[in-house]
Amino acid sequence: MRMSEGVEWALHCCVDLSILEPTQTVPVNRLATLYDLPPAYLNKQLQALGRAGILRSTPGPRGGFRLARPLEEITLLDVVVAIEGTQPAFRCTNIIRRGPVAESDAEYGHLMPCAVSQAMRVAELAWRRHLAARVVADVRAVAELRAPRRSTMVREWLVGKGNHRERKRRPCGDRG
Amino acid sequence: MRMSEGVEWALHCCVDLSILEPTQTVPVNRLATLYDLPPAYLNKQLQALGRAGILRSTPGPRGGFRLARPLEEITLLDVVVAIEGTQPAFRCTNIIRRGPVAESDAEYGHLMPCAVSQAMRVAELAWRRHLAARVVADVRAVAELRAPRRSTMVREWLVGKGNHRERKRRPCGDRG
DNA sequence: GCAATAATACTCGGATAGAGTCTGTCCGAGTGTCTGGGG
DNA sequence: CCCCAGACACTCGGACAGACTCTATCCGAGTATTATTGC
Repeated sequence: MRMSEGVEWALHCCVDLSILEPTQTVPVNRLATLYDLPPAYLNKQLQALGRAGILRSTPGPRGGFRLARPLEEITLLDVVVAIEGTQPAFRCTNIIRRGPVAESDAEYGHLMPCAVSQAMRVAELAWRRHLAARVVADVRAVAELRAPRRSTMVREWLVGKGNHRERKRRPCGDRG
Repeated sequence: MRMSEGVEWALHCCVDLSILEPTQTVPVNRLATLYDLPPAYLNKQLQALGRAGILRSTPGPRGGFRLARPLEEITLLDVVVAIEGTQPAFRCTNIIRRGPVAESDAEYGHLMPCAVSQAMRVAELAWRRHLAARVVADVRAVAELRAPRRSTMVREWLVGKGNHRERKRRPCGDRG
């Protein structure tokens, strides 16, 4: 059982986007460079976050991704569900309903899960409950306690490296 | 993220083996028939349980699998770990240590997990804690409350259908 | 009738293919920006 | 100088291959049973 790598990527990206102004967008290429990730694949993950209403994207030049709502309103579960989907890890295939001593529907209804399924689901629910109780802002707070200077460095790197075009903007006095 | 189907199979098989006498063995073929499962693949799963010390196997005729210890001493986590392995679902790939603003080792040591990894691991630990708090005997208790007659039916089916050979044993009076 | 022996059939156990999902990549649709020309 | 039109470059978005894990299967090693043979 392995969680998609995209969850880690998505969480870090959300934290970094929260450092900037709420209206500022960052193209996926910049985020990919920040973490040395394959840009197209990271784009795929951020698309999923967009579909889930966590990020909002704008096409065209000066476009990119930005948070759709404050970091305090994004739970870890929101991100996990956006990347992994809603299906639970443990999926009962109802083997108890098969074979020579199959549980008949008369004993109890179709929709009632078996004891095994119920126990596994309770444990998984505890996991999801923990994920839902933590917002990404908490993660950012811990991260800033760890490395206070990182926020500034990331912000400056994200906005500083030519987010507004410098292509044709020659240095002052170079205009001839 | 998807948990192996073998976990469901293994849990049901443990419950069923606990119905019989502790010394009685059941071949995998019988258990596979009981749930209409591929026998060789179920065998693979039960092998994993054997390696984990949950089941004990005996080869040869009259052989098969039996519980290695009472059902009260087998936690759900034991079974999950036996099938799925010990690695966590969320695996930090340390992307924060990469790229232009990578966290330097000087900030904090190599072994210290990042805030994202820590948060995810705490949630997963809660899940494992719940799994470790429930033993398979609890699951069996719930199952028997649900379908009280099933235990008897399963026991009779497991031991009754020629567990001792009837191949050459003709009916009484047929010998002459 | 009894014991020893060889054959037998049954069991697990690990090594070997196939399917599905996760990972990674590519190109196209859409949009804001920049350049050039005209009024 | 200001306005407009066209071309451009940049962005996301979904469609397309490759890698890895899960699923499923097969055959071999080992053992208790069973039939046979000799005493």
